[in-house]
Amino acid sequence: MNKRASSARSTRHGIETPLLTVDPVLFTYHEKSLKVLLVHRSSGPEEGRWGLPGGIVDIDMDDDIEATARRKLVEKTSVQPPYLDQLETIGNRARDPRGWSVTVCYTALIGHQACARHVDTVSDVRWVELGAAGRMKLAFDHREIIDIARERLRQRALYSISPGYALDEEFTLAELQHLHELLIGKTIQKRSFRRRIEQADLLIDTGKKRREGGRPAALYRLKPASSGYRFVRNLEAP
Amino acid sequence: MNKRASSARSTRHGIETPLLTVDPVLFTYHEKSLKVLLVHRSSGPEEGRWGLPGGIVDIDMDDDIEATARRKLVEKTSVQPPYLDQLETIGNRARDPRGWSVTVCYTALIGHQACARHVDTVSDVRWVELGAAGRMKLAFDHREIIDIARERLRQRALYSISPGYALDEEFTLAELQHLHELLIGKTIQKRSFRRRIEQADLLIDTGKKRREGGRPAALYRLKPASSGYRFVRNLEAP
DNA sequence: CCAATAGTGTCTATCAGACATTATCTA
DNA sequence: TAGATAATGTCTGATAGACACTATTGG
Repeated sequence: MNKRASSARSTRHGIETPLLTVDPVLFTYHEKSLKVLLVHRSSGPEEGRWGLPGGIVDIDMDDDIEATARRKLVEKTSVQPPYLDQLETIGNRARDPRGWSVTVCYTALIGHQACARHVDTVSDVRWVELGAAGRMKLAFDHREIIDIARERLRQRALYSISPGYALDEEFTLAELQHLHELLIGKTIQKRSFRRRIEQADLLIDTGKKRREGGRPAALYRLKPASSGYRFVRNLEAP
Repeated sequence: MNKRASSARSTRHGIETPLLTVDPVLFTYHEKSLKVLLVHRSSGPEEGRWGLPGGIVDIDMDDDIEATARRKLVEKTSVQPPYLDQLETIGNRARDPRGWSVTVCYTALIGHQACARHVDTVSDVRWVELGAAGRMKLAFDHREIIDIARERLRQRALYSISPGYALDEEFTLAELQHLHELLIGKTIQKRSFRRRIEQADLLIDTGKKRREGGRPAALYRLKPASSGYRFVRNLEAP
C-alpha cells in the first residue's frame, strides 16, 4: 500500500488513526443579524485564514468530546455557551491537505452580551455576520460546516425555540420572533408566534419592560426545559 | 501527566489520537417486530459478547467515514442498506476499558428479505428482536447506542416515512402503519396515516396486490425522494 | 352467508395564517 | 395629539383524531 501524505497518527499496534478535532459553530444574534464566531489562524495549517474556534481533542485534558468543544469555546470567549448540540461528524481524506482527518462539529449559541467584552478585547477572535462569512475564504471545509449548522438551526426554528439561546438572557418576543424570521427566511405572523409560545409555556415573564419607541415590551427569559421542547406542528417553511 | 492504559495511538508529532470506530445500528422489520443486527465477537476486546456490526476506520480503504459504515455492513450482510443516516458520535475515556475511544454511529435500515439468506447462513451474525437485545449484556456501550438510534427512529416516525426503508421493497400500507405504531408506541388512526401519505405523494402504487385473509392489499414502493420528506405536522406522541 | 382485512366518508378539534383592532409608551 | 411599537380578537383553512361505514377477498 502506498504511503500517503497524511495527518494520521501511527502506532506500534499497526493501526493508524486520523487526526481528531472538534469544530463548534458558535452563533449569536446582534443588531438584527446572525453572527458566527471566527478565529484567525496565525500558525499551523491554513495559516492566515479565518476558521472555526475548534481544536484537537486532547485525551489527557478532555473527558469526552463535548468537553473539547466546551474547552475551545471557553478559550476563545471566556464563557460557557448555554446551548451546545452535536451537529455532524465529517471525516475523509480530502478535507485537510495533510490527509485523512475527522472533525466532530457542534452548534453552539450564546447571547451577545455574555461574551462581547472578551471578544472585543482580542484581535484574533471576531463575530462575523453570516453573509460576510459566506463570502470569505475560510480554513478547511469550515464554510460548509457553517452552512450545515445554519440549516440545522433553520429547522430548529420551525419547531422549537432553541434559537432563543442566541439572545441575551432577557429578551422581548419581538426579538425572538425576528431571530426566527431571519433563520426561516420569511416573516412570521405575530399572532401565530406568540400563541404557540404561550401555550407551550416555554418562557418566564420577568415582569420587567424594555422601552424604545412605542409601547414598552415585556422581557422574558427561557425556561430551563425549553430547549428540548418540540412543537407538534411546524411553522411553514419559506 | 500520568500514563493511562489507553487504546490511543501515539505519534512522532506528539499528538495522541484515540481509536476511531464506526458503529452502525441496522434495523429491519420482520414478523411484526423490530430487529437489530448483532455480531458475535469471537476475538479482541469484549470477546464472547454480542455487539454492533462496527469496526475501525481504515484510512487506506475508506474515503470517508460513511464508507467505513457501508463496508462493515456489506461485510456482515453482503448488501448495501438503502438507508444510512449519521446518528451521533460518542467519544470519551470510559466507554472502552482500553482507554479513550471514539465511535461514529449510524442508523441503517434494510428490508428483511434483502439480507435474510446471507444472515441465516452465518452463525456469528443475527437479527435480534429489540426487546431481547435490551436484555442482553452487549459489548461496550452498544446497548445505549441502540437506545439512541431507536429514539431517533421514533422521532422520524412522527414526521417522516423513512422507517419504511426497514420494509421489503414492496409493502402494504398496513405494514408501514404497524411499523410506525411499533416505533411510536401507540396506535395510529388508519385514516390519518393514509391521508398524509397520499397527500405527500411519497409512494408508488405497484399495481400489484397481496392477498392474505381478507381483501387484497395494494403493494407500494418508496419513491426515491421520500426519505427527505418532512410532514409539517407531526403525529401525536404517545 | 360469515369472517377478515382493505379502504373511504365525514365530523370534530386544534392550531397556523391573515389581518384588523386595541393598548401603552414618547415627543 | 401623532407616531411608534406591543399585545389581542377573531375569522379562515389545513390537517390529525375518532369512528362508522363500504369494498373485496376466501371459505
